Parts: sequence; structure tokens; C-alpha cells
Amino acid sequence: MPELPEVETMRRGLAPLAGRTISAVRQPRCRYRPIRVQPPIASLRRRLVGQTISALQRYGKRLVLALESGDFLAIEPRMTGLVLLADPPDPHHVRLQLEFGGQPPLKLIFWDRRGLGTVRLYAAREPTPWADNRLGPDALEISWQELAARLGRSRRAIKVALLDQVVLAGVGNLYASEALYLARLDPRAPCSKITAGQWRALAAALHRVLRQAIRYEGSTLADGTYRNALNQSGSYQNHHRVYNRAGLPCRRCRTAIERIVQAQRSTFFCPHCQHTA
DNA sequence: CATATGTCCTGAGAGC
DNA sequence: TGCTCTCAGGACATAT
Repeated sequence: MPELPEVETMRRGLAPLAGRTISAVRQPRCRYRPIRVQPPIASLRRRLVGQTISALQRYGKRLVLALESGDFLAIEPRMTGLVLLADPPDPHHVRLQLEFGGQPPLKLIFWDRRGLGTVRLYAAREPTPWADNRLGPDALEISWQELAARLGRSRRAIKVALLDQVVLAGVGNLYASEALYLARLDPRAPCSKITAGQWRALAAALHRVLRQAIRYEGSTLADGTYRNALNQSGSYQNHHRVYNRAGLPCRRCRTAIERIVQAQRSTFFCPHCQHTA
């Protein structure tokens, strides 16, 4: 479940692609339903071959290859998508392959077990979600004042609101629980009841947990799905404070961590350490 | 308008 | 052992 830290780790791992030119675009035979590619593969191939990568960018959970023409290739890994320069975990779920000329020759593989990921090419002057305020400020950068201004009047539970990419970009189910724990804030707290001091603590907690997770190259859960660009595991899962720890003792007070469901997603928190006000 | 729910997808793991 | 069932949660479509 690549969130901001996992996608940032992928982005950094793709640094060798900067300045490289796409020589081929392949969509391997796959026994599964094809992933969503826009435009369709033939047109995508025509428009990509010969293009040179100028920069590797990330907007929230979206990886973006900026091309010298001004076009952008946006990759959304969603649940199980991986972007690799190395061999994939298995050959069966390779969904798209970009080949690059030069020495050494490089291959960018988009591998996706569940197939919920998407790949989309934006023309140079076409509006993109990240330049078009369809995506909130990056969770690593957002100030507490901005966070409070965007959510302060919402009646939603804070945990649910943090997952809204229009509010802020990059936070998913795992890091929402972790950040709320660090901020000692109850995930069920309605946004409108949160105080200035708590918004400040929450923004600081988001920055801290995301930076920390990037340092450990993201979280590889028990299903082993997430890997970096070289098909290696992250290690932040060893530092989780609440996620997937229902029944285990809180690292601060030893109270058992609880699991609840909010908006059809699991939330983990310490009922002793985390409060509404 | 804001918020809530349903849908897509595959594989792991539980239970029998 | 092998079957069926449930669950995981990204983003978006549709409903309230």
C-alpha cells in the first residue's frame, strides 16, 4: 500500500533514469485484466518512444516522470503497484515495461499484483491533478495553520479526513493511524473539535512519521508486497507504534492497542494515550 | 455543498 | 488436503 514514504522511496530509486531516453514501451501478455493506461497502449507507445526523462517527481502518492517535451507520465501504484529497475517479485504481474537506451541499458517495470494501479500520460499543456488543486498540499510540507484552515470546520472524524487527498496529499491508512498516535489525538475526534495546539501537534507528527518512514525506506507489510526500485523490503514496519498491532501493548503505556473500523478501513490507536481534547 | 457508501482487483489466510 | 469465504485499502463513481 504505497503511501508518501513508499512512493518517495521509489522516486529516489529511479534516479538513474534522469537524462535517459525511452527506446521501447511494452505491455507484456498477462493473464489478468489489463491495468488502466491512458491513452491506450498503441498511442502511449507512439507518444513515449524517443522522449527523454528530465526529472523524477512525486505528488502525494503519485510518481511522475517529467519529460523534456513538457509531457508528464504519471504512475499511481494504488494498492500493490511497484516501480522497479530490477527484476520483479514474479514475472506474472508485470503490467508495463519502459526500456531505455544508453549504457547500461535500463528497464522500468511497473508490476502490480492486484491491478488497481494506473498509468497516465499528460500532454504538456494539459491540466494535471497536481497543478490544478485537485490535490492538496504535500503532507511533508503542510503547515499546521493550513491543515487547521482546511479541516477546522469539517464534521468528519480526523482519521477519515486525513485520507482525503484533496485536503492533503500523501497520507494513507497506515500513516494516518501512526501520525494520530504520535500527536496523541483520538482518531474519532471530529475535526471541528480539534484545538490549535492539537493541529500544531498533528502537523508535527505527520512530518515526523513521514520523514522517519522515508529514512527506513517505507513499510513492507506481512504480505511482502511493497518493495523499493531494487526489489528490496523497507523496514519501517519494525517501528510501527499502532498499525497492525491490535492487542499488543502500547509502547508508551502498555495498554492494549485497539482496532476499529472507520469508513470501511482499519484504524489502530491506544485508548489510553489518545484523546479528543 | 459535504459526507457516506459501493466498486474495482488478486492473493493470503482462516475455517471446516 | 482442498475447498469456500473474508479481508486488505488505493481512488473514483454514485448515493444520500
